[in-house]
Amino acid sequence: MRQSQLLIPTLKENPADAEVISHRLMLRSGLIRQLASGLYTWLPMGLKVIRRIETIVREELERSGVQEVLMPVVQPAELWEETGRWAKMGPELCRLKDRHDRDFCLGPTHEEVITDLFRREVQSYRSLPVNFFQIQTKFRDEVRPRFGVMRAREFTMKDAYSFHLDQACFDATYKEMYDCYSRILTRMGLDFRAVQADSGNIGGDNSHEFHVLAQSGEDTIVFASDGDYAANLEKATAAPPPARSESTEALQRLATPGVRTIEQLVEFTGVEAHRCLKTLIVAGDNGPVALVLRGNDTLNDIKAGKLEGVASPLRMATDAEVRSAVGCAPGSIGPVGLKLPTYVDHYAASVADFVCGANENDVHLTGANWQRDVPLPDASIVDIRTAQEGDPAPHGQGTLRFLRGIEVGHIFQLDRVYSAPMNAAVLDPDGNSIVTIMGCYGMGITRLVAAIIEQNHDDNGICWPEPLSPYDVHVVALNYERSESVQKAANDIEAHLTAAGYSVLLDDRGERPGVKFADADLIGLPHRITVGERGLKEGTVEYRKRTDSDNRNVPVNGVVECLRG
RNA sequence: CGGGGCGUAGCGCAGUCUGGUAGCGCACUUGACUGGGGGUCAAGUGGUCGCAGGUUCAAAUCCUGCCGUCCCGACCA
Repeated sequence: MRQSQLLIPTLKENPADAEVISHRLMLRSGLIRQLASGLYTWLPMGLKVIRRIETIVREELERSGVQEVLMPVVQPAELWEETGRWAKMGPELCRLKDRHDRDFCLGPTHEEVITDLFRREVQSYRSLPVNFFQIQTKFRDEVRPRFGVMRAREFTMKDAYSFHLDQACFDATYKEMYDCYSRILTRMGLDFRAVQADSGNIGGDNSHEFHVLAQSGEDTIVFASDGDYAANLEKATAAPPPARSESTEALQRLATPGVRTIEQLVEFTGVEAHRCLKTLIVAGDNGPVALVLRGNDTLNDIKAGKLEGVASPLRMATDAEVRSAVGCAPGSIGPVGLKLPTYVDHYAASVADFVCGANENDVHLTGANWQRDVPLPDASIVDIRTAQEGDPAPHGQGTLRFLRGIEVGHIFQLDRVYSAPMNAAVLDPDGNSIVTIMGCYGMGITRLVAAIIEQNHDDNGICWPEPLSPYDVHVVALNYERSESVQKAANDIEAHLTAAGYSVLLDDRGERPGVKFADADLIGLPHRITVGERGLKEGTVEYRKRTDSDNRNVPVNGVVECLRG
């Protein structure tokens, strides 16, 4: 392809609106242009990358026995009403009406549509298991689109859905998909981690996210220093704390005027934060609920939101609610004598002789102890703290370490959440109607483009991994327009490379060499062949890998061999 | 949705405080020179100053409202 004929609008300067490196480079190298917040046009080079990603994804999914379909973007409200999501989904579900005033939405996901397809077309256990995928546009009216295509409102997703008669069958497919995702990301040359994840409001223990490691990642992922434990921070848990030691202090009241925060309490009492317990009041299904944590811990609201009786999503009680429920202001609350349903974090439960609020303004208790001063039923001990770096890892696997990651894939068990209300059932061998178990497997195609760039760039631009590059080879012809020898040599090389199966971008523009080199680095094709009169006199051209810093002279007719070697 | 920025030529910005001819760099067009890491000179093209209303002899500039967009906190591929 002639570069002079391609729309590759490179930018010399960083666009003011782009913050993260991948977003900047995608704009600067002419991969995308923004249309509106969270909406992007993919230019020729960007689309090439998407196509190559899709090819890898397709090949591996088909290898895993998943069959491709394509469902509509626009979906009728009736299906969403069947599962209750028409009412449950907030404004992120973009709703619209057709000319007959019927309700539709832009699909943010396709569980309803695929389940509807399945129940209409599949009736026998003999057809199971079955797994469908599509690569298709999704629309989610995100609260805050950001970082370019990393979190866009309209984006391309590969989503797959499987149907099973029983759990064992599902487990096998889940494992297959886990391996499939690992193969896909490995083929792309990405440094990634599969981590245990929170499964959102779906439930079920089977849930893994696939994260591409990058500083700009929106998620914190936690892994064990000496083992294979890895989880999203939302889900991560530390090893249980050591058993509580014996109480040694007597319970005492302590006037603490003006002390509201743990920091102030530590300052005032001289007791370390991990022995000062904080009590948070959150909204519950039947009135407020108290949550007790160590002073040096922070609440994990995902974990807390799942507790029985606690409102989900989690909401902190207002000052007024706290006053009427506890009788004092936030800052002086404590578990002793508290007349509210109470959950105690397992680390807080392991503390003896602790300091806490006395449920009376400006008063705290010291030397407080579980069981002696306040009951601690086993059922109230839960894990609601956010794991900290350095915590002991579960199963004795060393300590917990943190990394940042970009979530590019998520696989999980849907169980019968959709199949039951929509009655996606088949007949088993005995003629019984069995509601199927479903699995769901997502991968963000357009987000992958950004993630790949986050991991493959340098100060000068993108460094495309070979399997994903928009073109394989960049032939940079210097003085192409005016030098017949350069023109002929460049054209010949392009022809030879093409015949050998390489895709070629030939820079035939009338730009000066400096401009061409700068653009070549920015665009970042993995291989660059520089054709100039200087070398041609010696019968050579120059080869340079994008990630190398030096050129290598190769004979004009030895370019294909050079790339193969 | 709460907090904070920003909207002036395709891109990056100055001008706004203190109202008075709409500017700079890059890009783009033409010509000349140049020709291996974003070159030089010359001449050009391109702007309802986000939108609407108001104040004023006069508004990019002051006032009001709205819109767009980005960043920081609750959702998700």
